[in-house]
Amino acid sequence: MTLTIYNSLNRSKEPFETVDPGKVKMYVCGPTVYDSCHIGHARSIIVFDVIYRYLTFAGYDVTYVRNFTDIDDKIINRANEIGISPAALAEKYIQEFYVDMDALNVLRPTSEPRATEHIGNILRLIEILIEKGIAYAAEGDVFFSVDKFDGYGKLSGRKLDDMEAGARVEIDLRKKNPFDFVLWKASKPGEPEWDSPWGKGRPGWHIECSAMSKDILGASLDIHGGGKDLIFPHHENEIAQSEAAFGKTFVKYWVHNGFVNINHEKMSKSLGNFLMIKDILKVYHPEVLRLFLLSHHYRSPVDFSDETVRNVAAGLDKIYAMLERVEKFLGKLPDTGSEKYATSPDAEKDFWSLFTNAMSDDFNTAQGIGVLYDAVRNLNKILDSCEKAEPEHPDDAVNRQTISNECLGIMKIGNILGILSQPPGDYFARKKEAVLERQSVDAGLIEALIQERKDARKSRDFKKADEIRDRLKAMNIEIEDRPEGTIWKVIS
RNA sequence: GGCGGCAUAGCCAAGUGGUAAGGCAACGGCCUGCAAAGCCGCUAUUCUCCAGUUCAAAUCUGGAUGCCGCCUCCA
Repeated sequence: MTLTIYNSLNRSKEPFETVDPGKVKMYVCGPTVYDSCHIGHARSIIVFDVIYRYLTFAGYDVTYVRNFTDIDDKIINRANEIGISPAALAEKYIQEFYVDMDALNVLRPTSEPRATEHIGNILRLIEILIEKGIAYAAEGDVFFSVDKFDGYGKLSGRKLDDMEAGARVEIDLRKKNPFDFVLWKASKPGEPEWDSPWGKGRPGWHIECSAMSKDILGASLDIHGGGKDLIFPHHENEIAQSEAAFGKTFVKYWVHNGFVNINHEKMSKSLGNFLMIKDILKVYHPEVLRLFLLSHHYRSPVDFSDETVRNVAAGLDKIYAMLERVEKFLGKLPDTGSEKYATSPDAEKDFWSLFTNAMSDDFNTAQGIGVLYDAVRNLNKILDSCEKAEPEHPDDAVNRQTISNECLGIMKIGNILGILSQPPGDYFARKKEAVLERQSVDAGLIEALIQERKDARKSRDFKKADEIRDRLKAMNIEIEDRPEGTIWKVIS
């Protein structure tokens, strides 16, 4: 199984070969912690969470670093507005970040460095650049001289000459080239500051990633990821800093995820349509959000709308309903930790390997989810035929083995995607609770109505029974008459 | 102005040279007192349009139209 990855640097899919065999060094740009995380953050983090899970599954020893930018203009401004220290503001949003991530079933990276913990490394890196004549100090600021780095623009496809025409930012006369960017910023009174050879100040935005990745992973990384918008200037500048300083290829594979739009509009402050993760999770199960985001290729834009997400919720219900069915049939679900999946002799029906094929092609989760639904349908079919058979059916043991194995494959797919992580009973219970609360419906009343309908059915008063069913339906409650009794579900 | 992306059924979406995955919705069937759930079948002779390359194109090339992103903080 050869893994290919789309590399933004060369704009093509390439076979994945690590710098050190068997080891993956992966760095992903994390959030600037000045506000709550929105769905755009969720996409980036979930995409790379799945890449991390998949690479680990594929047998790589993955070191995954995701940083926090905890010092920056936006943090300082916001802290001043609320009247707390920038450090306290950053800490508050880091804690909130963890609440969101845990809810979304996002694995913790190997390392989560913060810019303020690496000031020493940042200063050393700037000094190297100054010694090499690539950076220069001016009135307490330090700038990177883009003319001194030949490869400037290779990631974003920009040429310095072409960009001059479009320059409309006020030109800083201290810069040798208008595109020179700041490595170190002199502090204004009252701002957080650290001592440096150029006076008190703080790091520029781009330098932290170069310094921290070098410190934790070394000068050359296998994968560097982030949102598409970071390509220019952030990642372009990281390349310039790291390669100019250390003289080695900084990153082998650049991976960038696409944006999330809301009802066909870009999220923006002027439209006021930022969707925060915590608000979405009030309405949708976290795995619905994961499944929704992963149903689209990670490089394509996705459009978040209630209609689309509700469709995904229906799909997740379907998968959990199947798990519940298996649980009932076997008495318990297979254990992905201890039980081993057996490859199917029929390659067309070996859903697990079809899934890994899709994932090996540039992490095509959308195609992989298609395989997942195929597998669910296939297993439901097997269950249909087994449930019809007599309990003493001679093939029973074989059937149980088949069902268990097929289910195991589905659950393994769930593990990679970070879904199907809870017992189906809990999933449906949680869903009921959320809907009942939102609609202020009482579970006791529902049970009473179902009992009443049961009595009516017993006396073959179907008219009354149907009336009760309609009444429940009006309450967004749907019932299913199963062989073992009537159960009810909420319609979301 | 510079750079880049996208256009596939009612909706969402995969598919980068070999004859259109999957989901939601709709419809028909099995099942059911009737439903629901599940399964089966059906739903794009065709992939925005035009021209070209090829035995073969949704996939490659050129052009047109439409939509979007980055170039300024942004996932």
